[in-house]
Amino acid sequence: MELIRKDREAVATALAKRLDPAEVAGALDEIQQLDQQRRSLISEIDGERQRRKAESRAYAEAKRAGREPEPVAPDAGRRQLPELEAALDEVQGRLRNRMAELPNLPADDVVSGGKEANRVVKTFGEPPAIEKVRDHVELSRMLGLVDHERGVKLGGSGFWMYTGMGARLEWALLNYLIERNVEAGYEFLLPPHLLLDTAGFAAGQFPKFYDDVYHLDRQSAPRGQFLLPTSETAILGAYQDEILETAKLPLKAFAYTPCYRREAAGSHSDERGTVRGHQFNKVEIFQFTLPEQADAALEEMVTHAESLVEGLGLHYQRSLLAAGDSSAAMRKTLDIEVWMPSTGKYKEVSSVSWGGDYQARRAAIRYREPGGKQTRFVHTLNGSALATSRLFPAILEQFQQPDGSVVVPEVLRDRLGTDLLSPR
RNA sequence: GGUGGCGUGUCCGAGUGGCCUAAGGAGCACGCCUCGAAAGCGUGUGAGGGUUUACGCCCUCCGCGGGUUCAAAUCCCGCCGCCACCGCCA
Repeated sequence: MELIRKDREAVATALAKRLDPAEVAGALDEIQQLDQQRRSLISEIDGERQRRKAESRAYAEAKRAGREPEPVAPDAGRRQLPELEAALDEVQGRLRNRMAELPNLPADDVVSGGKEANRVVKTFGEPPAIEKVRDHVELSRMLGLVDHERGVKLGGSGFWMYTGMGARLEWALLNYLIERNVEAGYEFLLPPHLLLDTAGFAAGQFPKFYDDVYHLDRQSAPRGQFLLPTSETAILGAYQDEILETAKLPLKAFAYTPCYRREAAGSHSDERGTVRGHQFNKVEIFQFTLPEQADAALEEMVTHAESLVEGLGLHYQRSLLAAGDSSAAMRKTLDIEVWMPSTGKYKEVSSVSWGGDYQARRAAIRYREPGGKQTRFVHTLNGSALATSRLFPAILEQFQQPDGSVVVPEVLRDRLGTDLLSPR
């Protein structure tokens, strides 16, 4: 808000990377007008309250002195107070809603435009040479790793069940990721999977993505709870309304949870198998930092996430997302995309973002200015490290052999007890 | 889920309608004292918001939300949380 008051131009320009300029101007006008109203109402209310307190005190003193106090007559100003307060509530509510609808400001080096404007900024490894490419769905079937039929039988379309060595591969991947994140200095959290709506709002996922997550009905959850779409929501929500100790920043945490999403069930050829579903496993890293630490933290997180992919020996690329293709809550997003031989495309296994103070404002997560007593909002950064439902098919496809067997990445061999998955 | 007790500042803890503009203590910070430290003494010590060039002034917050009253930490109602016991349960 202060930013809009002080430098409306900059806000408008940055937002125009995401929204239509006319729309931005309209929204900002309305916000500034509401802000004006809010402040004048507050002044009025404060003045009235002050008067009222003085009257009460005079009454008390008179009584103490033994005099019969003059009754305080309800006058016009006094009667107005409840009305003013109601008006203020109304204005503040509207202001909050308008503000909540604004997306975050894209960073300076983020360009406008959609997916087509994304830029590949780094590549690791080479696409493996494979003579006759089998896709991961076929490989999974041959190796008995994923049972889609029974998954659907259990959960409906959009669900699968890992079986046998597939379950062990998935679990081995998760353990590999967990260990590496711990080594990188992140604290391991296992949060609830069911969160209150307030947590969804703080993360900036509500109100916009309200319909993309699973909500419990009011009968069983009167307070409003939903299944988390990513553990980012939980990590952020965990620190809601807190003032973090400045000395402990950057605060690094990670969590493993399944992610539950009501994705439009696309049966595109490049989203088959475990690539897109209503439930998938993801390990999420998160940092709360001082504003000046955020740049370095973003780079550290991307590099760390990449090292996880490299550790598995997978070929990938890093992309800087354009404003239109990145989440509205984020200022800058870098994707790590892994090579899928069957489609000849790269598929996101990690999305690392800098949120600025957008989420921290909503969640009221602050730190104390060193030396000063002023509190300021922290910056938040989050990133997948990593999504196993995407790694899994990439491993199968990139490491497949002519006979349909799959070479197990070295770091997983001990965990799986084998260096080769063979057709049964 | 049931019954009972409890929820006050960074922490402990007093406060049952009006000098509560929240006692007292601990912790922390700064200062004095000291060769240095401890002890002692003094001062300060939360959040959000409004207003102001600034010093400052003002408003709100005693788990949360309503109500009663000229006046609420204090009385009433609802909710949430914690503790204990009971029930149920991996």
